Amino acid sequence: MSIRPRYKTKQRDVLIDYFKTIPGKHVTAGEVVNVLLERGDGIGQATVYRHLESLVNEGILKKYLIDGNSPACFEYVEEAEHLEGGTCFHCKCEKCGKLIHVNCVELMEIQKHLSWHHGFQMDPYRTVFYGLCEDCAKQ
Amino acid sequence: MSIRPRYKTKQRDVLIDYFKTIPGKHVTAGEVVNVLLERGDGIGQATVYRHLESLVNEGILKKYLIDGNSPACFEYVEEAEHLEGGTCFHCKCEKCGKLIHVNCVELMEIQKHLSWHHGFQMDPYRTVFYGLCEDCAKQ
DNA sequence: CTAAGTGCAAAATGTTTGCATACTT
DNA sequence: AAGTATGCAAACATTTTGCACTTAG
Repeated sequence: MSIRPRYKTKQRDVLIDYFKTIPGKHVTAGEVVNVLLERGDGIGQATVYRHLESLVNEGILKKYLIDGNSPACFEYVEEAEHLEGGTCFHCKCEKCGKLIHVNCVELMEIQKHLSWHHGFQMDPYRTVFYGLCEDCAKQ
Repeated sequence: MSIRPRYKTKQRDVLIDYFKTIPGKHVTAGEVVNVLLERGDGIGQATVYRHLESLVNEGILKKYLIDGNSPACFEYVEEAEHLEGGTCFHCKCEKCGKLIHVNCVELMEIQKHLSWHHGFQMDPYRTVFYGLCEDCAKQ
């Protein structure tokens, strides 16, 4: 499977449906494989990886890198979040996994800045700020 | 080698010296191994990994996690940078994969902003701006 | 019928570990 | 001498790929 899926398959549906049952939660590819296996909807791991990649490209899932040597995490992107499009930025807490949505003009500035001074067209939908949320930073 | 080195060894010096010759540049563990090998200062890869880890813990190197499936990058932290907590941001082109290194005060502002107004402690070493580089954006 | 998707097992990656040997202090 | 560091090779974990087979359109 390349960037976009052309065929609607059972495996793809199972995957998307699974993610919809765990909104706001992020899971690793391996976890997905296992959960589906235990549920009886086993899908080959290659297929899982292939779909995860394209679902991320389609913007249906978000891929997070919690820490260098841990497996990547995937999370369902809800429709509401989807619609906010270019104006909404995301901050992800690396500790508790909380996802903070920031809709803020100041942040739009950096987009302009990157474009103006560095010729870089930043895509706010793909870009996630990683760090620590207020609560976790206190500890 | 655990968190801190106890002995001063040739390998450790070679590593640190190498990083000092490439200020502002970041390299992967594998690249370090190869460069040193070709230079005739070959160091076992296990040793390289062990040192990189402790050098990061000591604050002598910075570790960047550019993206999930790429190797981690390491960069020498210069003394000056050390003091001012200098920061480098990364922009990754989603099309050609180019990684742009941005060291810019303006971008520091968003860090302050996120902290100030949103209570979010952004980690610039893990945050990558995704989008299109100048060349790819033209097309 | 054809292009795309699936799944297995194998390969590729990047990183870590076990252990005998060598080096620092 | 005692405690570390080294380096090789093997182990690991995650992700990707080759390929024959199946399925969707």
